[in-house]
Amino acid sequence: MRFSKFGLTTLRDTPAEAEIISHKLMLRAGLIRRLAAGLFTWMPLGLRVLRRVEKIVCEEMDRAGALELIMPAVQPAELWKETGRWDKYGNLLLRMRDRHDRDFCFGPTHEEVITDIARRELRSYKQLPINFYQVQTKFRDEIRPRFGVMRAREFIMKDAYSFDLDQSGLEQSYQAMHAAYTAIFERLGLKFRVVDADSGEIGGNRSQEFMVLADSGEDAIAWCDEDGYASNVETAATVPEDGKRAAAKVNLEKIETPKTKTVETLTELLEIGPDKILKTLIVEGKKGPVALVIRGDHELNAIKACKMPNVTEPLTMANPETIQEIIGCTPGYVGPIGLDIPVYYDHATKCMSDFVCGANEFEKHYIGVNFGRDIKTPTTVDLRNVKDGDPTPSGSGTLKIARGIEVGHIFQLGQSYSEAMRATVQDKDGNDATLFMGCYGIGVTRIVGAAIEQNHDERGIIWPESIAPFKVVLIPINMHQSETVREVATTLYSELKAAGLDVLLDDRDARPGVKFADAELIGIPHRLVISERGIKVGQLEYRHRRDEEAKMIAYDKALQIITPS
RNA sequence: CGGGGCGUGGCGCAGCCCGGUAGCGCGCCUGCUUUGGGAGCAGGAAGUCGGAGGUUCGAAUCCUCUCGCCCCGACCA
Repeated sequence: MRFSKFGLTTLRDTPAEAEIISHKLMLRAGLIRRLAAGLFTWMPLGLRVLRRVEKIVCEEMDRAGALELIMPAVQPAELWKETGRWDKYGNLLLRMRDRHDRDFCFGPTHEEVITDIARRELRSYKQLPINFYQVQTKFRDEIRPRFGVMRAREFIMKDAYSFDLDQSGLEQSYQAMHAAYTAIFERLGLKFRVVDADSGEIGGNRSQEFMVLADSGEDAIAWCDEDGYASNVETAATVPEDGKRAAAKVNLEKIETPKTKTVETLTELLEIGPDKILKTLIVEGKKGPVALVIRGDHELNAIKACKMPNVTEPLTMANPETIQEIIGCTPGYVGPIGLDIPVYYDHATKCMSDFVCGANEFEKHYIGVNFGRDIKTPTTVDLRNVKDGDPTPSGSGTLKIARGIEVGHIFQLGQSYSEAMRATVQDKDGNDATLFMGCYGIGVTRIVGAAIEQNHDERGIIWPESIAPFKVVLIPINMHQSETVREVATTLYSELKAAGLDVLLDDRDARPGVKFADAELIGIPHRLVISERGIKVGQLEYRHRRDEEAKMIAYDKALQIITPS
């Protein structure tokens, strides 16, 4: 491709709309342009990357025996009503009506459609196992689209659905997808981890996420190299403390604590650590508010909290008016002593002694609180997020915390959809057997953003070779003045193309600095500079995007340095 | 949805408080010079000041409403 024919405009200034680095670079490098919130056009340069990602994904899916198809993006409401998700999915579902006033939605996912296909097409266990996949545009009306293509409303997803006769078949299909996904992310050249995950909205049993490691990631993951444990922090279990509680040393006392409604201000006022404070959070419950009690230095885990009986899903903090009404104080001064609502204690509170908690009175706290003496010794549950240094569930290792971008998610759905939609086949004995389903997603567009988050420097993008829009960029110096440079550059361009490489020839009548800056911004892995002074000695200048320095190479070495054997 | 902020040539911004000729940098077009790290000079094109209504002799500026976008909190590929 000749740069002058490629219609690429790069931006020197970052548009104000972008926050994270990948979004900024994608706009500046001309990969995408925004149309509306969460809607993007993939420009020619960006599309090249997207296609490379898709190709790798499809190749590995095919290799794993999955069958590609394409389902409609628009789906009738009836299917969604069959599974109950027409109501459950909420505002994330973009609904629409056709001219006959029939309800439809723009598909955010395709379990219903594929299950409909399965119940029509699959009749015998002999057709199993089978796995269908598609690469398709989805729409989820996100509450807050942000970070460019990382959380767009319209996005491209590869979704696959497996059907098996029984659980053990499902497990095999699931493992096959696990292996395929691992191969995909390795080929993409990304640093990633597979973690245990919450199955969330889609439902089902086992589920794992493929996380690209990046500081800007929206998810926190906990892992341990010693015992191989890895989980999304959302689902990482804490280990109940077995340590003994220290004996009470001081008496219970109610003290004035003006303007200390946070753990932080309380630690300053009392000059104690946050681990000596009991934090009591009031959330909405099915039969009135519920109290969740954790240590002051810990964070509540919403998913775990929702699993408590009575607690409403999604987790909603009680509003201050409710707290005032039920407890008689404002948030920040709530404590478990004398509290007349259901209370759940986190495991870590069990070993606390001589601690501080709210007194259920405005600007008052108790100090010197002890279980057994001042409050009943609680039974404890898992309520908090794990943190760096916590023991792993096996007890043999220590957790580390990192941030990740969820680019893939695999689920064992089991029979929930097939039961709701009566998707069965006949088994060996001629009986109807409800299918076991798995579903497997990859955020194709998101991968492009994630790859940039993980591979960039102050000058721009540094594409992994496997997804770079061009393998090599040719920069002729003063091509428009020098006949020699022009000839060498065009010849080299033809030769590299003939060798099957994707090559970008920067034939613009621009100063070298402009060309260098653009080549670095758009992140082409290999750069060759053609100049008069190099030609005189039969050499080219070569530099990899990751190299510090350029080096001179013989003209005929160009091809082999770019495609190492 | 709640809270905060922003809408002024393609991009980044100033001007608004205190109403009176719409401005700067980058980019774009033409010409000349220049040519190994985002060139110089000269000339030029391009803006319903997000939209509607109002106040006023006069509104980018003040008031009301509205739309859009971004950021912070509960979802997910």
